[in-house]
Amino acid sequence: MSEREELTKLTAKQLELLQRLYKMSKMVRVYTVFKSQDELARELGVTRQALNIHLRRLKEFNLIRTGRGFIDLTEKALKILGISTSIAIILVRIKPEFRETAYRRLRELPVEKLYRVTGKVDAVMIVSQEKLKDILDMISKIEGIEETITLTVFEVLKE
Amino acid sequence: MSEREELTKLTAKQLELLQRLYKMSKMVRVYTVFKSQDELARELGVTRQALNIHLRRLKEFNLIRTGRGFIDLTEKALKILGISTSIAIILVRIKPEFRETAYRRLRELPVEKLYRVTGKVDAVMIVSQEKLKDILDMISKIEGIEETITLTVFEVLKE
DNA sequence: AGGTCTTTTTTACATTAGTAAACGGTGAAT
DNA sequence: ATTCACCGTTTACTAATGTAAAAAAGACCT
Repeated sequence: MSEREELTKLTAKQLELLQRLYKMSKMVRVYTVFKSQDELARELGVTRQALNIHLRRLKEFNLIRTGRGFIDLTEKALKILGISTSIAIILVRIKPEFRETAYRRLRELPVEKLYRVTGKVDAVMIVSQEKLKDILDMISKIEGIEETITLTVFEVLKE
Repeated sequence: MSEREELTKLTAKQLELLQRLYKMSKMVRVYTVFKSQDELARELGVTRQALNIHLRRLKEFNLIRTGRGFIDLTEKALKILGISTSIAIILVRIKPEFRETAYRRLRELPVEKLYRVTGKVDAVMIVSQEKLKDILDMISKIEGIEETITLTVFEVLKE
């Protein structure tokens, strides 16, 4: 269903509520597991209560949030786990006649984000540093790529 | 409490669980309201049940997720609300002798993200297009800025 | 061996959220 | 004026999650 169609299925009241919720909200990036505690406990071979005790501890430290049917890991949890999210930025210039196909191929690469931009380059990619080499290799095989400029992030000053 | 200290308060089992959760997780960006349905309903002057009916509709369309004590708006909700998250990317070159102070000043600007990078430029900023003009004005007043290159995102191919 | 910590189970109950049905009010459209 | 969609209430129940306490087992340290 398209977003337009969905819009018509929502009443004014519901849209208003959504608006209102948005205004009091705060942006958060989380890592979600779509499982109920019950499911997860069975999977781990323990009782729900035993699992809940551990989840409570994790929650006390703001490492997770629990919902009905899902569990969220916070960014803080990733830090604790030592999961580096170090990234690199690749600027790409593409020959005009190859743009369409090139964008399509770029899109298939394992990148975090891909933007089509106007300015001195045609595309900006945000990739994880572990995948940088592979991605550059793959880009080089795409027809119509004129130039790539890699910027390696070595400090995140604000996020 | 520092992250180090917290680590020591978690047992091996708990860290292992966190690891495991991470492995089955999926990254999601949400906009969270830290209120229980009960609270929210009272605030809106309706019963919890009436509110819940609306939330159910919103949930059916994947516009929100509900937890115990919080409600998340999904990215899709923002689209429905027509909240543009259109962004621009600013590449900045800085004279070596001014780097320290320039980074500090850049950091104070209302940007989404700010990266210190190695390569042809020294910093990359992700800003919302509405603030672009203001931010460029402010950057121009910072001492030691050699050049700024603005890339305007006009299509998000992957996010 | 004794002590301590961690984890688990079981039993039992509390709290928050989800659902259902019956019923009434309101405003817009036909 | 009637119909209809929408919104709300009340009552009542179910489901998922949160909490507590007692008891037992294993790991580890001294």
